[in-house]
Amino acid sequence: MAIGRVSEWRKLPLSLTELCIDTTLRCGQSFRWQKIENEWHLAIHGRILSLKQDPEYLHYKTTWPASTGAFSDSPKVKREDSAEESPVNDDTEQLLNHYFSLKHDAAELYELWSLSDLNFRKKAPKFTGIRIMSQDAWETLIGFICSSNNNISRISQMVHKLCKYYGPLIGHVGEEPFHDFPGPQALMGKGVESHLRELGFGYRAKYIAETARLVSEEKPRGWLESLTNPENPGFDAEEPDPARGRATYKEAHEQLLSLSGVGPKVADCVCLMGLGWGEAVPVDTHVWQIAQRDYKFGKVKTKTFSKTMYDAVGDHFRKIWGDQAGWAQSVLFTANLKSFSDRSIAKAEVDDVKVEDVKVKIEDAVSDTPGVPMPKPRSSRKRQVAALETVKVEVEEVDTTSGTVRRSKRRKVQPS
DNA sequence: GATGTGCCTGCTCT
DNA sequence: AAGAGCAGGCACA
Repeated sequence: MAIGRVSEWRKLPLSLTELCIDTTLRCGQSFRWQKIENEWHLAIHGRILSLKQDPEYLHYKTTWPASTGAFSDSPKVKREDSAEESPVNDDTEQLLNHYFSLKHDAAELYELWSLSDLNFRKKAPKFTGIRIMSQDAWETLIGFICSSNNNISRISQMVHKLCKYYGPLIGHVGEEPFHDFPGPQALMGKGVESHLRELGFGYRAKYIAETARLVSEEKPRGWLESLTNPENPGFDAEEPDPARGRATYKEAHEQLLSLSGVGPKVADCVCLMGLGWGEAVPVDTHVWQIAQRDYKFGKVKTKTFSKTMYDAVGDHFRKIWGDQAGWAQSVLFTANLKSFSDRSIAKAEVDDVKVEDVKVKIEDAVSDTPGVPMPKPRSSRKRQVAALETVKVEVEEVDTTSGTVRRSKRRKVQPS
């Protein structure tokens, strides 16, 4: 295999508070980044982008493919025919600026959210440097169709299979091949659904094939991209078509629901991470837990997680966090992830206040919510996390009057 | 309109 | 050791 051109390592001054790639690349936004020997790699926009970080700089390197052929899904790769391309033509720095939305000051926003929300103020300090990544809309769409009833590790495996079997090969890192994400056309074929089932996609196989067909054949050309936030255009965006008008967040959300396998949560993931709508707040089971536990949702009226509640939770977060609410949500989401719970525990040890005091309250409040899977603390480790999570409860004054609410026994969902 | 249930798979915990 | 429970939901009745 021929080796493509590799740039030198270059660097951007960027503190770990502004961006922490070890957190951001693992927190369930993108499923394709691979860490190899302390460097992160991703095939994107027809190149392999490599990242590493120290406290002062983000270091980046680009590996271009050896040949210009076979870029069905990346027609915009900028390459000269000459053997050497001057680094001047390399747009990787712009790509990074766009991908991590570096025009925003994370510290400033965290401060803002902390001022308006005590719970955020309590949680966020251990989770600085998280940013929303601006990813390709199509990739985000398919990635999050895969995410239903699923976990990050398995979603990543599935997305890698999509790239391996249907995406263009960009190059290698060591022995590891890197494929870009396949376009809609590539996933539309006749045998795709059954092949994906064989590969372990389950019922999502149908959603992917169907959505690929819809986007590629039913929708007008450029439809998905037209839903992009005009104030936040994509990296390689064409000039917006003035005849089409400027989409709003609500319109984009609604349009996405017409696809197969796309409900409100997936639509919001695509809005937030693929279409640049910072106010989109994807409410999944974790965020619903957070909303109940820390923001007093579902305690009085509706206990089940209906569409109405979905909208109410999003609206509430938009109210307290503003036009980048999805970003703030992502910080709390990450703080709530099991895979990052070690940091929460460290935090609990630091913040040792009255944990025993409130512990009973929170477990009481959390234990009784039908309709949404509510994992009970199973290990002492988990229990520690639960205890930690009570800390901010005293700040938010969780509603402990739930005794007045009828306590039906939680019905277990029994698959026949 | 709201609510309940089935769905693929792989892993953990009992 | 086998089997229930669960994991970043959606479609359909």
